[in-house]
Amino acid sequence: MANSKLNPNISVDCVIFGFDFEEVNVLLIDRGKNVKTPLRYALPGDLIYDNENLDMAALRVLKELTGLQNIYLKQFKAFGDPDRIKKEGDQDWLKKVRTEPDARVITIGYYALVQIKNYQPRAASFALEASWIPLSKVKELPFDHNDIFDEGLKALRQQIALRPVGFELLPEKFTLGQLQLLYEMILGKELDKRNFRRKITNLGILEQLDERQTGVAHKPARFFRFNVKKYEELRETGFDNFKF
Amino acid sequence: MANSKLNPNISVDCVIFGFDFEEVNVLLIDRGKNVKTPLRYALPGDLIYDNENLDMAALRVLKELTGLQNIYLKQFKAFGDPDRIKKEGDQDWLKKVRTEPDARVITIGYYALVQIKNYQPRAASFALEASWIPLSKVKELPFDHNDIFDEGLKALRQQIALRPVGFELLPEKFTLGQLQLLYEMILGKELDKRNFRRKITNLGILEQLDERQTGVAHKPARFFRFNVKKYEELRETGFDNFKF
DNA sequence: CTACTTATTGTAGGTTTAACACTAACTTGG
DNA sequence: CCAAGTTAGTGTTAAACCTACAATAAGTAG
Repeated sequence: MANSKLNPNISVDCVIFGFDFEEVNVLLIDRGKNVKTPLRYALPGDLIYDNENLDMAALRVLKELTGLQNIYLKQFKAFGDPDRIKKEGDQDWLKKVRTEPDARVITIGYYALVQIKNYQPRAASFALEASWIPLSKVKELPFDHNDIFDEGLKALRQQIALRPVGFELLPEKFTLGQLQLLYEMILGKELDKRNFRRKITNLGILEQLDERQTGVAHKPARFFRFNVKKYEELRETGFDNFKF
Repeated sequence: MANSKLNPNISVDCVIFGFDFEEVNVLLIDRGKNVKTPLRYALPGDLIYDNENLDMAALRVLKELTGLQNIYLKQFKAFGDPDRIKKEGDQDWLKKVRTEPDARVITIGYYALVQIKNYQPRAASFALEASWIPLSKVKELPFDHNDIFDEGLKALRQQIALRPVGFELLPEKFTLGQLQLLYEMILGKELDKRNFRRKITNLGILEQLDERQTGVAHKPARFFRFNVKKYEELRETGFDNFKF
């Protein structure tokens, strides 16, 4: 980022959710073996540049870590505890990577949704690797990343009741079963199949295709795709309620 | 704030809504006559100290400007356009009040609700006065304060559908008509009286008192008060929907 | 060809919603 | 004192929506 410098006081952190038809995962970066074990993995995030806005910074960090662009990325909360980066282990690490390791840092949390299969890991500056961790297996994280993760998940669950979510997490053609599974994974509970189908189709954002699944050991399901125009409309305006 | 300094890069801005049974107002500070006219009034906000968290900073700024404490104060969004403080008039002003007027500043937006009658203006460092401006009369504001104001109002309107709002805006005893008026002012539209009463009483946060209005030129209304315990419960958990 | 798996569809009962109008009780002003 | 004006207070109906629930269809695997 030419002609600009990192602002030592402001960062963004991304809670990137990925779906693989098995589980919902969150993307954590591996900061290397010399960071002591439980705190080796962290949410991807970094300081912002002085000439980029917050959304751009989040997109940049995400791009640096995942190569992904043009995805659903939403600011959900700012975190500003003065002690959020003061734990001993965290300080050790900051001394290695930051020019001003003691500076007060507030961070802006963003969440994003991506398809795991489209994701190609690419090592960023201080990340040796990025890995998908199932939501249920997320353990202790450095800084206040557990807070940020919890709040990001909460925000996602709230959003899903107000706006359509899923475009980014599903392939272009998908079945209603897959869409329902996604909702169940995000919400962490089972949904009634008939009620789910009625509600989701009534939104008018799905287009039924003539095509069907092949090679599955059961009745093949129809494929659907999102009507991008209506999907984006609803994303703007939201709907009253899509509660289960 | 002893042992600490202002962080030149991080501020909070408060969108404080006040109700007086006539209109919903927003609290703006007057920065004085030598700030050119349309941009003389601004949202109350200031840089944070390095040893306070964001919520504390917002409370402090609010207290400095209004004397109010323990009120419903909610973070709603971070604003981080790199040019948000770069307009010419804004720069002139910053040069007077900031030690680092050119520093990149992001701001965290909070909104709050207060009763106008409880508010005693008290001049803060750079505010000569604070005044209540009806929502409909808010004109051009400095920096990105119009954005912040719009987003704050949007956040309030969204919240009102999910959580009980009004405790802070109404006297201890109030009538259902007053409560409805408040909702109408915030939502900017008229509501059906019978439907409103049914829904709001079904929430179980209201207690009917034996007392009635006196001295009004019409059938005197019963007074109600909030059941503080249930009110706080619902504020935590929210309700599914309270939509009109 | 049997067992297994997931897809697909409708209904009935309860709840919530929106729309809608009249009488009650007070003050004010003539 | 009474007429006009004002807000308080109340119930019903039809439509929409929600929940709970089960049987048949169409493929693969063995």
